[in-house]
Amino acid sequence: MSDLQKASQKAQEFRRREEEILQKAQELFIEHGEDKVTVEMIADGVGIGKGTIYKHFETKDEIYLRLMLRYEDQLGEVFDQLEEGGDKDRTRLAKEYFGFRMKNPEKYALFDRLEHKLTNNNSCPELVEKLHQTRASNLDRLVKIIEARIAEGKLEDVPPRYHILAAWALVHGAVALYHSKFYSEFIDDQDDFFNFLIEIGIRMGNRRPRRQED
Amino acid sequence: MSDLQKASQKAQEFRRREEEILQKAQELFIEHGEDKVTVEMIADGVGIGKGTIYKHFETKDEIYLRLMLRYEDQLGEVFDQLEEGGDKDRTRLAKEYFGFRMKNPEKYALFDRLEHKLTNNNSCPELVEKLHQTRASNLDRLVKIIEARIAEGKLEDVPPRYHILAAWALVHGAVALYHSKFYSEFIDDQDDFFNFLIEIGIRMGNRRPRRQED
Amino acid sequence: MSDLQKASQKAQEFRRREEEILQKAQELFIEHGEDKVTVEMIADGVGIGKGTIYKHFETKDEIYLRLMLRYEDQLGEVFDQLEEGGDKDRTRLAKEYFGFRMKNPEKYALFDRLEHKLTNNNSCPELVEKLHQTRASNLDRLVKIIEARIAEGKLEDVPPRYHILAAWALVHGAVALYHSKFYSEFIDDQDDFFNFLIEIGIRMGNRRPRRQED
Amino acid sequence: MSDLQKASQKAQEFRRREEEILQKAQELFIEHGEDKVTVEMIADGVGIGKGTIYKHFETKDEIYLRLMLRYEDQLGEVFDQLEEGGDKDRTRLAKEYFGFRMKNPEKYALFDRLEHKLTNNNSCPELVEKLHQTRASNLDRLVKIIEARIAEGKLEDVPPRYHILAAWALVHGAVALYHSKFYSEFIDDQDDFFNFLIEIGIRMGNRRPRRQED
DNA sequence: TATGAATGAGGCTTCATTCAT
DNA sequence: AATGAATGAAGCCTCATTCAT
Repeated sequence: MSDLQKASQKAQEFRRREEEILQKAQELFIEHGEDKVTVEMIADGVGIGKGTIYKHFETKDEIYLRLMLRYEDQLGEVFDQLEEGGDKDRTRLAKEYFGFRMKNPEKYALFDRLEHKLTNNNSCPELVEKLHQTRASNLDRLVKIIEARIAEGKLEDVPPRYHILAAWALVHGAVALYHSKFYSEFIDDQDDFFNFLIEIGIRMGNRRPRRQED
Repeated sequence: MSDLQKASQKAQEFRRREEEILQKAQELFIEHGEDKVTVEMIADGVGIGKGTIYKHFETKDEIYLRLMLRYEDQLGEVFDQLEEGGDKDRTRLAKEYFGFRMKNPEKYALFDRLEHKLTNNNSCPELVEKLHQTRASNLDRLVKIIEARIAEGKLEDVPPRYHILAAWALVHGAVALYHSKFYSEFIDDQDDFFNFLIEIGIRMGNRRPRRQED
Repeated sequence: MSDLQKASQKAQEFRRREEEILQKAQELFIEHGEDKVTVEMIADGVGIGKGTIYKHFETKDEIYLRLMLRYEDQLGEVFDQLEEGGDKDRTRLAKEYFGFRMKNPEKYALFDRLEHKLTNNNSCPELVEKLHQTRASNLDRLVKIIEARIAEGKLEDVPPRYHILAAWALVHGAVALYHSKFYSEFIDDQDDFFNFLIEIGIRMGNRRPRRQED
Repeated sequence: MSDLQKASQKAQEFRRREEEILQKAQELFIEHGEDKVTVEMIADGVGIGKGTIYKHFETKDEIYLRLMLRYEDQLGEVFDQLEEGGDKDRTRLAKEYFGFRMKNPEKYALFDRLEHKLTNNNSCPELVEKLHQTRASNLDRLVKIIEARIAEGKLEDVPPRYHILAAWALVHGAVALYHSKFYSEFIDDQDDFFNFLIEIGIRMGNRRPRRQED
């Protein structure tokens, strides 16, 4: 009994440490850029030895990937909440979706860079596979939500993924804007602008009202 | 006289070489990722010695920046054409804008990464300054175009930069989509989808028609 | 009483484990090369924890040495059998001697490498000392056997160790041949060749018959 | 002209340095064991920077291989001399052969270890290929020499490679003896013993005189 | 001006060994 | 006694940059 407890406690401890490493790594990657962050810096940040990192992750690349998986999982939780919420108002979806990513654009930008980095290398193919599965699953759930809206006649009747990806694209771009030193300086009133963007996001897939000029 | 000619010829030669270096660097950066491309690879690609590169650019970072400047200049040329064209149809703008970036999404993604890299370092502040000026100028011209459309009542009356940045964001996102291995596999009929996106892009800033539900 | 039994049982258990470790280590060393085998691999192979290994052996070097001692002891057993057998036929010695080493040339090569490794370091001097004593004793017994043969006039009358070491050398070389990827490919009919070698081995120390050409 | 000279001078300089590196590496490998010699030690030994080594050799393994090739080439030169010498006396071959390897048994032992190391890894397959070709060529030449001796009736009529490999084995073993701390201490009068060995080597492939007991 | 050999700081990773449980 | 997480010294290798020719 005590042995089992001990074992599970140790395992828990181990996981906590893993989470600590990932968290600190993410912070450092965002702050300094992943290329300037050494494994040693992460270890120091967590207050452990360099070698310990390698008990948890085989390579630095694996840290990258695990971070992405973590992010995708968190996204999945957003969807969970959306599904629970029933089909309240139609703005909910977009807002949540926007929100999740725009809440921390630098983080989002990080994952963008990591995606490219890992696509270029061919490291950890199994984890990449898993990542893609998680994504596919997240998308699937989203597709269901969209299909319902289309059935209600509230969204234009195109393949559901079109709506999703268009929203994805807009969010992605908005985040990039937000994150770009140059362009963000160009916007005086960020809140106002982002409301404008959200408006667009919400409207953009709506079933088009008949208009004279059509 | 002959000396002058020689000198100017040499100067020209020097510039051509510089252009060659930049071009080859860009190709290699896109193909392998800028982190995997060494200065030596670029030199070999151009067929010159490594040291020669450093006669043209003080650091590798400067190459990055010069590439970005070059890109921004090319974007300026697109605007030149737009202005020449007068105010033909309103779709023209969006299409050109989309087109320029989506023509080569991998290239666009490269400049995205470079932007981040250079924002993080603080190298070549003068060149960064110059880059921002070029951009500001490009934006200014775009603002003018948009203002005209608003005056015509064809675009919603918000600060012109809102329209611009919204478009920028959508394009940016679309490019990222296009470039993402995972998401692009998710789209069956790319052309169809991108038409959908362009539609959105065009519509997105339109003055909103009065509708019952508003 | 029951305590004593328990204690002795434990002690036995401990020895068995030690033997297990040595055996698995040897297998792994032969298969992958001792430098590629980590202490952890050995532990995993035996199904115990890494720390446990260090209850049995102070360092990895000690494992090396203990393996060599073990090997030398096994060689001693061969001599035991030879002595028991009386002086049957004179080919017996060489054959056994050849046989013991050539039975498993990869193993023999391993001990060769270990010898060098341990000679270079100065680790475990006491164990090295013990190893040398065992060897000396083995040699001594062999010397006796040879002396008898010389007395019988069957072997040339040189210091007995000459015969031994010459045989050792030939065997050593034969094993190396056998084990060398390149040279062993060079031999079509291995059995035939090794018979040739054994012939030589047997003949090589024979008292030289008077011949015309000498 | 001056350019060509310069270029060739540089190239020569480059080669000399390569030779220096190899030579120093070999010395250090013999002295401390190749596993204890770091690339930096070699660089320091030659008086150059660590990075420079990697302009000459892609990996440490390549240094190993290049050393082996070098050794095999030197062996080839011994054969050159043998061939030039015509077929003087039959002892010549064995003596030269013995001599080359026994002149520096520690060096020979080094190459033995390297062979194993490189067989285990799969690095530099092209160089390994080249090494084997050189060896094959060396062996070929040796085969010719042996064939002549057999035709003269001076060596037993078995496939020539048998003679070669038997000699190789004896030499190999003798060298190992010489090099082994333990066994070499066991021999009082080394010269006497090695004469004994050489005798054996010379006799060992001789056509067997008919004897009564056969 | 063009070159490319030389440099060495710095990154990633390995693994024998320790030690608290 | 057994464990295995933690450690950190140490090794290999990369590559932007320098500089003598």
